[in-house]
Amino acid sequence: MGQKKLDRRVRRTRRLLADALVQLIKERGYTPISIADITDRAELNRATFYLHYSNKDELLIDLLESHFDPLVEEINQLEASADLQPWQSYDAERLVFEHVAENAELYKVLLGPNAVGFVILRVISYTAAVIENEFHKAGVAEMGSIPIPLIAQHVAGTLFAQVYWWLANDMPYPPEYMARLTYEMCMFGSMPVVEQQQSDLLPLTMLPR
Amino acid sequence: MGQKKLDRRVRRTRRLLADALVQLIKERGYTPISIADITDRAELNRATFYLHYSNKDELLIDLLESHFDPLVEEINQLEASADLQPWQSYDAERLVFEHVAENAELYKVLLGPNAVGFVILRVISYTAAVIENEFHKAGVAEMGSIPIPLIAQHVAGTLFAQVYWWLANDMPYPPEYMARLTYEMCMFGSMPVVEQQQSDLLPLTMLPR
DNA sequence: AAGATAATCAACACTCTGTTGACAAACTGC
DNA sequence: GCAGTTTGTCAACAGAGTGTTGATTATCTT
Repeated sequence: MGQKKLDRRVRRTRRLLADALVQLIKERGYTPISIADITDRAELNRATFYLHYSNKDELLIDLLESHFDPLVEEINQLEASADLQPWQSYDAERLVFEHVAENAELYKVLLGPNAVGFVILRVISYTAAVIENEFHKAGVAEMGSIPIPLIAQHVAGTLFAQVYWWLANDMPYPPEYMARLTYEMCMFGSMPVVEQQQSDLLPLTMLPR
Repeated sequence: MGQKKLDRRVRRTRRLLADALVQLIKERGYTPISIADITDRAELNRATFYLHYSNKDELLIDLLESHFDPLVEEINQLEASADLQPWQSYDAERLVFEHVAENAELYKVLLGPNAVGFVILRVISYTAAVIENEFHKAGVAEMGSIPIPLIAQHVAGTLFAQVYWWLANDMPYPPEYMARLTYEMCMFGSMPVVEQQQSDLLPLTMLPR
């Protein structure tokens, strides 16, 4: 994806900047951090920052990609080795929740009450794009009359909201449970899953009152 | 909720500030706006701003509440007059999408690519709270083994994602269609809706594409 | 009309930004 | 291992935005 052979000094500097940013985000959240804060913590000169990024956001995006890319890679590998279609298991969801749990401290701040708008939207769009790609790889071009982007958006939105809730409530359930619930809600909706097994749907009158 | 009789000058000032902020948001988005920009546009002194709000965000929150409160009121009235349970129709969703359409210019900026984090989260949390309240009013304390907050979060997340997608893609479908699709995805999931009909609603194939 | 409250105005110290130019350090290819 | 390139350091700069002050004027409420 990116060019490989970066100067050793460049890699060092960017790593220091990224590490410093992560530390500071965990300490005080993203918004109040200044460039000087980052370079102070990284023990670099402030001017150095501008040789690599033109603002805080660019650094953060770099940071996020370095977190997401391996996760997506992991998901792709796992699904390539399974003989089920992606939507026939909740393995991907499980990997996501496990990944979130591992980086809980960071995501809690980035997606929490003082979240940065573009991070949230990037996460949702990124997720939706991954899902659309799954459909594409599986050769599903259309799905009834519902546009695939809408379905992808639906799943991505639900996943985000569940992750957000999970983090905001100090992860009261294990990742596995959250993954299964999220999967079932996306696939079968919130109502049917309550009363019976997924495959045949309840008539509306049987819904809880 | 709030004290009533505010000084006429105070009401005037706050209205001018809010109007100025809306204008500016539509013109350049929220983040790059400075306090001075707002007071310039409102033809007020910068110091006056600080007599009412301690920062931009407070003003924006005030603004958002003045948009949401009437919408929720409208939803409550409509549901009080219906003899169905809230989740047996998609009237609420329809009102939401219609409201979004009416204020599209504003929401497109506030929820779009340069969105502000706390706005998104506030919208989702606000929605989830309204939904939880619906369950509460209907006397539903529990729902199988799925915690109600999770269901509320699921619906709120989906709704947000759909609204976001709709705005980002220049509202390619009518509000009514989006409302029904969102409703059905939430209730029955994305898979079942493809293969079979849910109730006696129109088959999806008859909807505009 | 009198007293209270709000808004104006100029000025303040402060922080952060983005950029500059001269210099030192580290890396690369030969 | 040396020469030339690239990267990092340092101090300094102008500019923008913030939040607050105190004295003054305008407007409301009763």
